[in-house]
Amino acid sequence: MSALSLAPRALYEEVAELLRQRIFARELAPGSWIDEMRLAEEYGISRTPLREALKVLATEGLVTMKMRRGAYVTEVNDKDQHDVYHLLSLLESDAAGVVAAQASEAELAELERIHQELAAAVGNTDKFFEINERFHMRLLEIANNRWRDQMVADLRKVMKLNRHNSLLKSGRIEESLREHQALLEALLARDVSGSVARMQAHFGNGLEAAG
Amino acid sequence: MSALSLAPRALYEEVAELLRQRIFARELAPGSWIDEMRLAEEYGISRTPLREALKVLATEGLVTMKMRRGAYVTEVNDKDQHDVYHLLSLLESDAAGVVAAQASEAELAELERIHQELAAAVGNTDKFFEINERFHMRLLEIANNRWRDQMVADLRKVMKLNRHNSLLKSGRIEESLREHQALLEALLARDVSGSVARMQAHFGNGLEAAG
DNA sequence: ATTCATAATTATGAATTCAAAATACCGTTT
DNA sequence: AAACGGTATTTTGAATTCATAATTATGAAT
Repeated sequence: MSALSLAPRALYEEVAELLRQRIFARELAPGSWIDEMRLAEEYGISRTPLREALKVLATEGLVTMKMRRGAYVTEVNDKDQHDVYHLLSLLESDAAGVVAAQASEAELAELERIHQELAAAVGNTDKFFEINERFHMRLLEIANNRWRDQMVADLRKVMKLNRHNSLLKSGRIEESLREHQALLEALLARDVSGSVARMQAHFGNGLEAAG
Repeated sequence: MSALSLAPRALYEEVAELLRQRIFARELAPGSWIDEMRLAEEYGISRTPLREALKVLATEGLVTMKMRRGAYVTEVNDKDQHDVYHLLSLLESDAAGVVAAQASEAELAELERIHQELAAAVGNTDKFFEINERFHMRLLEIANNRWRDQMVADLRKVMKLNRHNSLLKSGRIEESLREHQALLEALLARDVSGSVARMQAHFGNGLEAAG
């Protein structure tokens, strides 16, 4: 059964996604040169869509183009890591405030349901991570600002460049759940500044754990 | 005297910049289709670098790629305008907080100098706009987070898509100067939350004026 | 006249080709 | 052996070519 897609993405987008994955997997190491010919041959495509994909990744910040010497995987140092994390915290905590102020009751109930799933997954690290991701994504969707969504998506990609990334360190599962619990309570109470503060705290703790 | 550049940008970057200008000038109207062949011929280049430029603009949000039907200038509606403005306010006010907390005395003095230039330019609208831009840019630089700089740059580009854009409405010159004055005072006093609040107020007033 | 089917045209997406810059290689000289 | 110069190779950047999807034009049938 072939996985034929109803809305096939453009080839350069497909390639960009494949490259992202290889970059995150460190198969393409930070700072290393990206061999266009080799990759094009490997994927069985020409250099044209590959180069288009590289330019997209460069705009996202994952790749750095050097004039007349090709593409290199962006190196993310500790300061970059910190800076990106700071921005994620800023954007997501703002989103939390918006949700507290503007979400419908149904939307808040949905977040509550996801949170309950999260609580039930404390034993299963992978599942916890996945549901945690879903909670954050859904919250952003509800905050309903496609420009912020795009920025957060890009920043999260950059976060993944770092080995010690993890927006959510293992060993912090229980602590993280408590933070989520506090956030959810603030959201349900429509407490805007409280929601912002709780999300900030959630991120702040994660940063400490990462540092 | 020819303007030969020491570090010539890649052709696709040059083209991207030309296209941005034409988009902002509404010579390429929102929602309109971008004719690759026509533009390539006009610029005297092939479609290859032009298409690379379009993909960069698409990643920035200025252009929307439709599968198998080419590139269209992104339409920015009132909600988009509002959302983008909200994010600019968030990011720049955060930057103001960082500057208040971490800037060197020399850097604050530099901002004060730019502010004095601004005050001296109240009569000259164009100059006022230009110096205002420089103040905001320099503040961001001092806040020293290249990822935020990139995001603000991209958002400002999107703002320019809107006819009623203007991060700074004319007729608000004096008011704007007073807001800057208050911001500068907070910065010099190393008042972090005050600086954030003043920058937010500055943006908030601008948004009202734009609405 | 309108609708439908089909042919011609046009535009996109991708491969290929080509020119020039950067790099690697190699032999010579000191 | 190290440094230099010059040639060959590799690789990038960009133009060109090609295949196919989408659009438009054309014409037949109702």
